[in-house]
Amino acid sequence: MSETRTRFAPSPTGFMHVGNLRTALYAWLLARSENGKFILRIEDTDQARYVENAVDVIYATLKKAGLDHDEGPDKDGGVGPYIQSERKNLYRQYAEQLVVSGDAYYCFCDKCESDDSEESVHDAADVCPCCTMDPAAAAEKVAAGEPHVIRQRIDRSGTSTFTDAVFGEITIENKVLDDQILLKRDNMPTYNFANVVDDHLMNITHVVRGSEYLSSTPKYNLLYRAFGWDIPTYVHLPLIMGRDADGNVSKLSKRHGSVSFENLVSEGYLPEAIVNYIALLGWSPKSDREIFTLNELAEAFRISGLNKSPAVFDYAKLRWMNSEYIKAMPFAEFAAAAKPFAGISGTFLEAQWEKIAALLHSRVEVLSDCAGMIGFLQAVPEFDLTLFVHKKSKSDIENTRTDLPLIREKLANITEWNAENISGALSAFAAEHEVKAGRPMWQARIAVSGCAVTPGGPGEIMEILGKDESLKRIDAAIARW
RNA sequence: GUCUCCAUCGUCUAGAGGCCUAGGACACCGGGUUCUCAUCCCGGCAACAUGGGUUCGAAUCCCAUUGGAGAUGCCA
Repeated sequence: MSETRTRFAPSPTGFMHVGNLRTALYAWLLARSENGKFILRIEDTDQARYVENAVDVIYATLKKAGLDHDEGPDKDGGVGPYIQSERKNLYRQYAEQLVVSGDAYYCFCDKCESDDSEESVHDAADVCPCCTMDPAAAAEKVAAGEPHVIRQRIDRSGTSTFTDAVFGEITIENKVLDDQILLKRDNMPTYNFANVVDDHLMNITHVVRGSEYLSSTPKYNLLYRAFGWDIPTYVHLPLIMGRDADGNVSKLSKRHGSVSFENLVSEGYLPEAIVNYIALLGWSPKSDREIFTLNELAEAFRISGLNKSPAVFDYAKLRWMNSEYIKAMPFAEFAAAAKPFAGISGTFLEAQWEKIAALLHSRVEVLSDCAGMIGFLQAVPEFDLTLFVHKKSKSDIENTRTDLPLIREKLANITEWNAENISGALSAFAAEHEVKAGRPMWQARIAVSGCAVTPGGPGEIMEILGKDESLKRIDAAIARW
């Protein structure tokens, strides 16, 4: 029984799509759940899409997500290099081996000849004319330096069947297969070819990838067979979808919202919450449990829990899960994580951050909510006097006009300015005037905040604002009558 | 167009012939607690796409239809 080896093979495009991250996660979980190895391989065969520092983004993302790899460009396991562009010569060598065996051929056609309709592609007549070229003549052209690609020669008769660990047995007719390009004009391999070669050379036992590769899998198998290699276990994953404006769904992409790990994190989603959420998109622990640490996921992970149908990415549920993680954070940790999102650095509020954070902790779902919730602390927004009207606490514009100066008086007499005493003063006012405590509470809170909804009540808010500022705000409100 | 795959509440899902008057979670709607809001607690709404089979019995098996998605790149 050989050791389970899975790999994550991202392209360095500069950002990590959550669908991609989920693929990495499942590959990692599979390896960890079976005490195997998780390998990182960089697929940079498309030179046109090369992005500076993109590999760093990959490292950073995996690290933040907690997906540690056992082998990779920075961790040699003996089957490297782990960056495809550094393996360039290897692919040529293997491709030429297939040319010799007759399983591939040189093609000298111009790039992109059939740009017309989509229908001719699988026509039997659509085979490349180069496939019948005399091998010796073709080799001569290659030797002469003529631009060319190497194509896989596919026998279009019969059917191909393979088994996927998630989708089961799949059979297709070979006539729908095309002579795909293995080696590009620039001497780089295509994804389709490099994958087969590398997965074999790196002893990958389980190929975990999105189901968009399901229909090209037979072509990979033909390649494995031509080389005489064992076919790995395929684990195709259901796609992650986004909701389109027209109500339909399609592969999750930028138009659906933030889809990269970095964006989500910068918006205030916690890496742990993102990982937890995407783990449940297409996989189920078969129980009612939803909150898992990474290690708990690895423990619970089974291929049999993988789903076949596409899953729609639901930002609302991610939000909820993020809020669960935030609430579960130790307070000090939350305060530290939320501070950059509060927008108070350099203001008088910075010194009050601990108190502010305490109010925010149970109310923030995504860290970026912070700034909006406490904006009123910096400056009272323009507000209409009708805000003083509140049925439940029996507050209205008229009684506020008479109450506010008296409330101010009461507050001004407080010697030790803290939430408890402020609330106490307001309650005392209510008792003296035989009204519900809610009335002065509402009146005072609106006067100092200008907001119908605030995190925390008048006592907490005024404590943070300080006595001077609080009284100043009440004076400003009084002046409006 | 062709090929492949998929199909349980709006969303993520449990369910692998009787345990299902279909369970959980998010969202939504009520109620309670609370100095507004949030937290917390309680409750509610809401689904087996359709039609045929198979079977004593089907959400679960088979077929068809419909719907959706993916593939069909010298992208990955």
